[in-house]
Amino acid sequence: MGKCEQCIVRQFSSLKALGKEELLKIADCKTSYAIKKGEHIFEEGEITNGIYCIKDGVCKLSKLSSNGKDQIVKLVKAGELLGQRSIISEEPANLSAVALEDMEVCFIPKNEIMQFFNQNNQFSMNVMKTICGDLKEADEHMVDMAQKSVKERLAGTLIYLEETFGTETDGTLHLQLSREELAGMIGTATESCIRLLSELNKNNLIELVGKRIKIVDKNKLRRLAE
Amino acid sequence: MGKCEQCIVRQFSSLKALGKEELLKIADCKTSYAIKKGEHIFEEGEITNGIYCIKDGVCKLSKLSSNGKDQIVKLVKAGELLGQRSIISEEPANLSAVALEDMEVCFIPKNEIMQFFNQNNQFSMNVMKTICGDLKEADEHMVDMAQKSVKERLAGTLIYLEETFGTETDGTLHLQLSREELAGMIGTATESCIRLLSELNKNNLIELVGKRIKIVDKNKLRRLAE
DNA sequence: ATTAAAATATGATATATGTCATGCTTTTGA
DNA sequence: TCAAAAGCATGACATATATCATATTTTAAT
Repeated sequence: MGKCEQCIVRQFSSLKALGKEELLKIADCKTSYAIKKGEHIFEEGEITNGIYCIKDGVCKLSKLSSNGKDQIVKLVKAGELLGQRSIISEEPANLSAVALEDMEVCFIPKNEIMQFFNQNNQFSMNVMKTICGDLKEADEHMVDMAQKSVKERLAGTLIYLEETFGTETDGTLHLQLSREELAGMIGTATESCIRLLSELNKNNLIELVGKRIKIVDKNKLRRLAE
Repeated sequence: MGKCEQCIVRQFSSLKALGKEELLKIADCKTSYAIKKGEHIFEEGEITNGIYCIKDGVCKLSKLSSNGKDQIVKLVKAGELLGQRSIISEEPANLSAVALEDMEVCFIPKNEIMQFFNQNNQFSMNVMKTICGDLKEADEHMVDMAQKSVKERLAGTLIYLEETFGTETDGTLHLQLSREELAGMIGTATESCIRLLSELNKNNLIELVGKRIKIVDKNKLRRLAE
């Protein structure tokens, strides 16, 4: 079992506020999991009883809408924590978490985390700041959904994907999303998403390399996203 | 200047965790304001330097979209706090707060609040739970915006308005929103909102009493909202 | 009280987007 | 290696919603 003290990921998350003994405590009670692409970490409605620290990989947080479509609410990557909200609210998970790549995650039981909340003020403050950041993002996201066109949202999402997850050596987006998943992020029908990608391709804003996507004219794309 | 200890509102907000001395401290440094309908409490981008406790009235939190329309993100009423996110994130306000009715609010300076965060764990936890609740709501709201039709959102919003703010003796919604504001909550054009209200009126789900709205068939409306 | 301004309402029309159908391509698994 | 399935792509069409125009009603101001 790995030592949390030496985990590279530690310094990026709220966990950076934890002291030596606290890290040893976690190392002792945590469980590490390897999660394959497509597998879920937890599902909407599930009682989670702890939080996950992502050591490697990316996952999507999504919610099933009443029309049967899966809306992707957020992507979460290495260095971030998962499932804090449910633990703090003492509620079942509001979203499902599914791996978009092979992942490594560590599960830390609720009891342990709650102790840190009580003892370590800096840790509480870090988590609180993260959640406040999530809230701000969610509000902005909501406004975009309500006020922007699908094309604008697609453009914005492509830029986000490049800036957050980077590109391969050939310039295509590193993170591989299916057209259906991309549509799920944007909040549109898969066919509409595909059609608009074709259009952006024709207009030379992006290039479609098989199912991979390459941003060709980032400035135009950014202007399109507003 | 009123004593916070006796303020009816105290027990409903995160402030209920504060002890006698802490309340005296607040009472000493707070500033009370009377805010008239239509006036703003703070605006998007403004540095707030404290939080507001709403003693009476309701306000809207909204964000200006790039298309020039004002999207209403949330309504906040008596007993709730305003502006916590900005203080915790140490950022300017992300949303504008405008009174929908005449209001009474108390401003509590940042310094004071930050002390409570450091000293009173229960208070921190209360605020954190509130923000987690806001985040959950925002996520759900986002999914609705992305996946539901305008009619479904309108139906849902009308039910929300009745259940949250109640009705007058004649059964019309207590909270008076202009059609433009209602459209701003739903995320649609004012004309579309008006048109759909007319339709619901014709189908006897609601009744339009001047500009006031009365829910006639709540069950049908609820089924419409899904 | 009278006029101006704002809010509400409705029609006509354009357009973005969803839905259904179908063919092609890639991936998967036996 | 082949068949089946899944994913991608595109056309045809339906429809929800935005936009622009204009009339009516309500509210505010002089």
